[in-house]
Amino acid sequence: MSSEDPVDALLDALVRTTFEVTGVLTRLAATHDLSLTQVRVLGILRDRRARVTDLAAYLGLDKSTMSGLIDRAERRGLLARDRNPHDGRAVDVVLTPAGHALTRTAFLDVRDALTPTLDRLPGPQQAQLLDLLGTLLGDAPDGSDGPRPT
Amino acid sequence: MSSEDPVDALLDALVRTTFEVTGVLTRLAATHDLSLTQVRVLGILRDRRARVTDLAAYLGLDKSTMSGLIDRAERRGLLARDRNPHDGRAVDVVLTPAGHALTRTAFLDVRDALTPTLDRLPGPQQAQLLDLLGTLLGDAPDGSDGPRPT
DNA sequence: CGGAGATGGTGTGGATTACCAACCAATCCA
DNA sequence: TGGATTGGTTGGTAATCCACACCATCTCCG
Repeated sequence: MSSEDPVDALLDALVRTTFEVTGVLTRLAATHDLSLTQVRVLGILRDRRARVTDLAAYLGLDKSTMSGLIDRAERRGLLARDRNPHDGRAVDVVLTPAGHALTRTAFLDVRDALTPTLDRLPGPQQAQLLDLLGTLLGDAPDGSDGPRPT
Repeated sequence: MSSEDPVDALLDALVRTTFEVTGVLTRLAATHDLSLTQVRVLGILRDRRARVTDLAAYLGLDKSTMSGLIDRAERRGLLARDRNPHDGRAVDVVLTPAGHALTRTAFLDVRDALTPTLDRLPGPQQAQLLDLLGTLLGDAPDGSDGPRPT
């Protein structure tokens, strides 16, 4: 515990931070009756339309899972299916106005929820952290999770 | 996008890192036919026994959810229920030898999977990151997630 | 062309995860 | 002792997720 490999210590801190943030996001999402995955879908669609398969790829989910996820969100009026003009097979998914509204407030909530924690760091260290995380995400060789998976 | 509030940029990086790490962990867990939650349970039990309610509290889950989770893991021979010597109501959960073995290899996998990414940072910056994350986790006011929720 | 194969989505079935509410059993305390 | 609290389990329901089978639409090559 006290005499720990520094790599392990960093690993532990990273994983712990991950769980911490995930917990915050999950609780926040639940506030709006959303799952974390649904929030991610909304986040992706915030500023673009996307096809079902692309969404599934971004999130690392099966197509059929995406289909169901979209079904439920569509039933709630948060997003809509639209025919892709270039490919008759493809289905574009877009946010409805209600979806946009919910997405906006949800993201403000995230900001409000995490800012106090981030403010535990003085400004210069925030910049430092941003820089370090940027490097980690940089051109992460394994993931290629697609653009802005938030 | 390019002209983004610095706070938002950090928020984005933090959330993205979270999803990235979660993705890695989830895929790794799936390798061993485990869910991320199950891995977390194993991680908690790595070096101690714990009662059902405590586990649920650590993970932010309902007692009944924990009960089912334990059921399935027990059926797989990964852990066992044991009577708590001090409280007749309580049920202690402990890893079986098989559970310990699986936990060990799973954690080596995590190490192997994340180390290359961490090595994108030179040593001193790793120390810096550890320090920054430590501050964030520090005495995080909102969560109080319990000891070593990994 | 035209048909074989690839690609995009949907639907079904089953396991897991998760919640809530209801319920026993053991403990606490007044 | 007896009521309230705490610890776990059970049952019911919904969401999530995968694997598999299936249909529709491309794509490409012969």
